[in-house]
Amino acid sequence: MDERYDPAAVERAAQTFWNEQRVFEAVEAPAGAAASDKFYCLSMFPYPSGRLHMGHVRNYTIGDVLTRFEKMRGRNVLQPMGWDAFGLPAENAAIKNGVPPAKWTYDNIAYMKRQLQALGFAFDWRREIATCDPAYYRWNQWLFLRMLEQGIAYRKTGVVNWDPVDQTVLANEQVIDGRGWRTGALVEKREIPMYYLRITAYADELLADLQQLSDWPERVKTMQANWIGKSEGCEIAFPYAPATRDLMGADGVLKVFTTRADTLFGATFMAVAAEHPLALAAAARNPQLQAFVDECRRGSTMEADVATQEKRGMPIGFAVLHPFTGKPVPVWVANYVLMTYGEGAVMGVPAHDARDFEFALGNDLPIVTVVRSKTGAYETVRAPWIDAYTEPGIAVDSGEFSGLEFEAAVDAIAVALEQRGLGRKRTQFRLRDWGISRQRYWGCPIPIVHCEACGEVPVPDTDLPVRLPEDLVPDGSGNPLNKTPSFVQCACPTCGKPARRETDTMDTFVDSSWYFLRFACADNSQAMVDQRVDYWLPVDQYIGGIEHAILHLLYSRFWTKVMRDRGLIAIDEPFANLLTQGMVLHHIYYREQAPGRREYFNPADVEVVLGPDNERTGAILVTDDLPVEWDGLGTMSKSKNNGVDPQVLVEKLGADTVRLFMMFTAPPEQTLEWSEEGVQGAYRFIRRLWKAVYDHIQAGVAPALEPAALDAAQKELRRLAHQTLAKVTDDIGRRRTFNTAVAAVMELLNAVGRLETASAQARAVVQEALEIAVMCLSPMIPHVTHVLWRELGGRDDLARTRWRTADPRALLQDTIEVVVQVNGKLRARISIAADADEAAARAAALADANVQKFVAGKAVRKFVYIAGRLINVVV
RNA sequence: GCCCCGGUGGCGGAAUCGGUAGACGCAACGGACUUAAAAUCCGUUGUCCGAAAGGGCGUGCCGGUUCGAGUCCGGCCCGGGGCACCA
Repeated sequence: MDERYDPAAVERAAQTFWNEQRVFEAVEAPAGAAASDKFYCLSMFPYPSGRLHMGHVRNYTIGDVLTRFEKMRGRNVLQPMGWDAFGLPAENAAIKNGVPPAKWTYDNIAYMKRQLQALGFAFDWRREIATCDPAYYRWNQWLFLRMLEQGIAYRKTGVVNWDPVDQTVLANEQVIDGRGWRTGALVEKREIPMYYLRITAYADELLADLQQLSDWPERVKTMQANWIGKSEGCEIAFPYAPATRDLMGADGVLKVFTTRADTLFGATFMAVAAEHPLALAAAARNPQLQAFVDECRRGSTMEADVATQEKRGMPIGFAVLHPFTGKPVPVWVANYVLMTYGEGAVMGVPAHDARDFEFALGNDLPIVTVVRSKTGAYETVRAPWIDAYTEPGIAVDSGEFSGLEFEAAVDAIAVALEQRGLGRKRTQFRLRDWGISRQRYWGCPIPIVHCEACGEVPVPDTDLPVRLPEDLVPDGSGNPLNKTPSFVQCACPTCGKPARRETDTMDTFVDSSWYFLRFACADNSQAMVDQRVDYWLPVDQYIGGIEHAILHLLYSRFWTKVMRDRGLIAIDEPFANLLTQGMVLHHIYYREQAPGRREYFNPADVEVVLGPDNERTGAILVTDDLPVEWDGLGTMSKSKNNGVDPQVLVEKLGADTVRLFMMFTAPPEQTLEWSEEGVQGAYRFIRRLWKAVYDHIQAGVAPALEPAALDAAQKELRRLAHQTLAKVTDDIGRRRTFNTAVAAVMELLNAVGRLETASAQARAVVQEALEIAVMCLSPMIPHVTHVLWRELGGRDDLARTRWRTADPRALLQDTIEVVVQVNGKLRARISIAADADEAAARAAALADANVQKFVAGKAVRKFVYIAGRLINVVV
């Protein structure tokens, strides 16, 4: 064994061994094997952006630790990897460099695959998939056509951002302050036909089944539930005043949805969205209103923008009638009403809704209180109007409904409305159908042909896949597919006449909504899925960023249920257990080069200046010794120049060091702050581990351990070793707190270093402790432990060695330390027999001199004894 | 705006079911080794009083429950994330 730890040599040796021995190739268990014996561990697959970033490394290290751990615990493990390969960045790169997105993407995949392999992740690479591969996306198309047949997929118009200069549709991210990112032109809204998936048909089940997901983080389930946004409420119809009958739609009413029907008598205005048919009809007769409506429609449709902008509106010039009082209620167009929720119209009850309140104040609309709190504060909402009273309470000034409490009031009003044919109870979801059409080139083609005679015609299954040409180079103006006759021109599958192929592609969320199924059967060219999916699914552990907590996970759950309902798969939910890992942050440093123009410096080139109390007081750039500004911590990004390249670190210090740092520095769900010193610390620890094993084996083979022959110190180390094994097993297997697992092994190694090793039995205890330390660390730092295990005399390779369990006899203690409090304050630590009863513990506690100091002369009022831990004497 | 999460030494974090606050690591300081530096090893390190023994204070702020609160409850303050065409 070499005295020096050489990460490059160690990692080469370990990786070569795993590859040659095909250690991590997953094979379905023979029929009859217990389903619980399989462990499908999946990390969210990366977008092939060019190079791995630290967020990837963290994600895949977590998955790898669990994969290796569960394999050692005897489970049949599958950990696959693939590429979420369609998307906008490839088109942006093409615009910039003139390289076809396909070439850029495949080059990136090749490079990033080498990076993943250098990190030693236990992937079964035979199952690798890329979503831009026709062998993959043909099944997107195939299932889309099935959904179309079933009515789950349908076509309707939707609103997109339109750049009038580039004549192209923009993603939200390409719209900066209302202008196109490349042209700077004011972005317009356009309505175009698009395909939607009816996820709302599954809203109830998607909500209800969250309860099945007992191993998902509560906050993710809460976010999903809020996203689905089930509201029990009422639909209320306000009839038009007779004079305005010609303006409105056929049903002669303005419909709203509200969860607060009990406040109906407080409605002092109606507010409709700018896109509402009524607004459009009124605007057509009123140029001023038209201007306002146009302005609203130009604005952002992002909910965050709508909700924070100043609430503005304009009366459309007429009123509707209150369903009970018959009084006219003026109708306004308001910029805070979303056309995409409910009816696109609300009744404005300023006294009891915060948004309506703000709007009424700004537009001098009356405020009428119709709910008082149960505790009687009727004055809560009275001039001079401080705030809306939005809590449920008791109805007042509400005609026959006065005096009813919230629920009773809503029920009674709903009944009365229904009798008049002006409303009913209804459930409303916030969830909207999923628009999947993208006016982009680098995505999965939507398999539709447009024929002048036959209309929209699905591409027959026998013509799938509709292949995306891979040699086009987008130039930023429009979708290049539109300019590619060989793609667009085709024959109508129904009548055979010349027709036009659909050039929209699918949202990349479609690609990622079922890839986890395909890993089970990636080689099947005949079907989307097969029976191997039934063996491996559901995913036992899914790991990914919290940023996917809503959309990706919800779409995947929806897609799974659609496939289940077609009988393609048997599961209800795709991911049994979910771990959402935190982001990787690093310091941001900059200098203001000109007003508003910052130059960012990489933290590697910055030195922190410390004050007298070791606190940071500033930072200087090492190249010129001049100060730079600190802008806090942020996610690693090119724009802030605060990234750390995993590749450079792996080459310098090895994959194990990077992995260990990530696992040790923070628990997986929290954000992780990058620290160069922390990385050095991880490297130092691995070297200490190496040295400890080296020193131990230099002294020759240790004799067999004889537990009965150990002295107190040896017994104590042995106890610590087994306690550490138990803790690490629990920390990785149940708690997923890898940081505390590593800390425990560090403590064990510190204790090994302190043991006097002259005697044979001491060496036997150290041998066992080192074996346990190496085993416990192996999921985190698999390369160096692979080599050290061999050096310690391990016969099998460590990755396929069975995880040990702690010996209960080694954990036994003769005496234990108990802390003694007096009135809740710590006063002493006493050592008592492990099996001492309360009387003995009490006697020992009161005998302590320091305890006596605080107890003497006072009566003991209460004596609390928590066996084995703590005594509290209350005087 | 709405929803979600977080706040503990100089720093990252630990304290798992209400029971020893600060494990482990980093940084800093002192020492050993060295011609020197690096590396390594040993020691100190929440804060205040004290020579020490020991004691006071201390987990964002205010209040509550409890023998006992970082942990539970109520009310605030501050920071971060998501909000439907980035993935």
